[in-house]
Amino acid sequence: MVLATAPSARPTTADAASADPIDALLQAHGLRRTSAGRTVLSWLLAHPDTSYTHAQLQAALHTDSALALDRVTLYRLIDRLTLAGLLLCRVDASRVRRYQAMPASVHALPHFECQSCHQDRPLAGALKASAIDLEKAAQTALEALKALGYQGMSMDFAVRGVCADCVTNQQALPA
Amino acid sequence: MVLATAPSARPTTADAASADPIDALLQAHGLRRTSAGRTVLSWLLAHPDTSYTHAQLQAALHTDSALALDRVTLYRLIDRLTLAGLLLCRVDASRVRRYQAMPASVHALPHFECQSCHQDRPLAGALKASAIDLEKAAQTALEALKALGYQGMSMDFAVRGVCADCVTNQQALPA
DNA sequence: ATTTTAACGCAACTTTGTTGCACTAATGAA
DNA sequence: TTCATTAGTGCAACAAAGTTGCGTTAAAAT
Repeated sequence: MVLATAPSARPTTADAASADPIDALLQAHGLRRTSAGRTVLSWLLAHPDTSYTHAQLQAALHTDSALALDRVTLYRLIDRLTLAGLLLCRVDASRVRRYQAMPASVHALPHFECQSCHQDRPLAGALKASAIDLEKAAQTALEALKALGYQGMSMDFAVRGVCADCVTNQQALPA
Repeated sequence: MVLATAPSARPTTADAASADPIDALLQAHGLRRTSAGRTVLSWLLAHPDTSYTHAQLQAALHTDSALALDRVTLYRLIDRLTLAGLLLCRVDASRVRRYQAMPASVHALPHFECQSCHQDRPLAGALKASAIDLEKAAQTALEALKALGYQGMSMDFAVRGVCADCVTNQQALPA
């Protein structure tokens, strides 16, 4: 789980930063190469395609990297990384923010959010087919936005409603 | 702005509820026909295709309908209406819930959420075209879900990233 | 080596939403 | 109509997620 961050020689000169890809990323986006920044970014890059709550991230960093970051510091660090386009942030069905390393290839990943139990499940099976068409169509939109100067783009397709389970549990009432 | 809710005779018998469409809706979904419920539902139905924060809704009801609802009561009322499939809820880019009357026709309404300024703008112009394809593709998914017993469905297509304005403001730093 | 300023940590605060409990009023039955 | 039942209301206290201010530490620039 722990990503080795080349703990050997830590260069102080600016140009030598390109030795470590993490440092290079931070520097390229105008961020300082602090141990907190390095650890958070490398940890998220080591766990791609999964998004983490602020609290989850704080706990994971503490366990995996023995990094006990202050709550506020982590909030601000995450903000900086997100603003720089290094992280992707989305708000889940329970209205908490989830962060992940910005994926290289952007895809829509359709999911269903239940308005009752607030579960968030990926659309599977027969729905995958329409998802592919959907993504294809959306790529056009993305290209247009990039041309306008937008950065760090990601797509998200959500279907909201009440899932079958909740419907049956609810409709037991007006019997 | 104020929707007249037929303040004349308020029937106490169950069958007479169908006189008022609002009352009929409430009753059909197993909810009691209280003044709060009537006012909130009719107000939201009178303002379709727009979503309101809890706070906005509370303020609007107070101003327009002279209804001073308790904060908690409104939360619970909204929950009930949403669970019944009468309201649609989505979490906006600033992680606050927004409610609106459940639209009759379900469409995707693509929008862009900026991760920096948290503005949420509809995708317009050339992007409308891809939106149409997108919606077409997604209808298949919706039908499948309905067949599985899902209720009160709505689609949402979001593109996230940093908008052109925020990109330029941000990139002024590492000058 | 020294200065500058981004980044960090602590404490206090705000916003958004929830839980418990007593009370009121809509509903259905007598 | 009257009465019992229970959904719905209101108040108070609580909780989670996030923000602001400010003094301190440590990268980066000089």
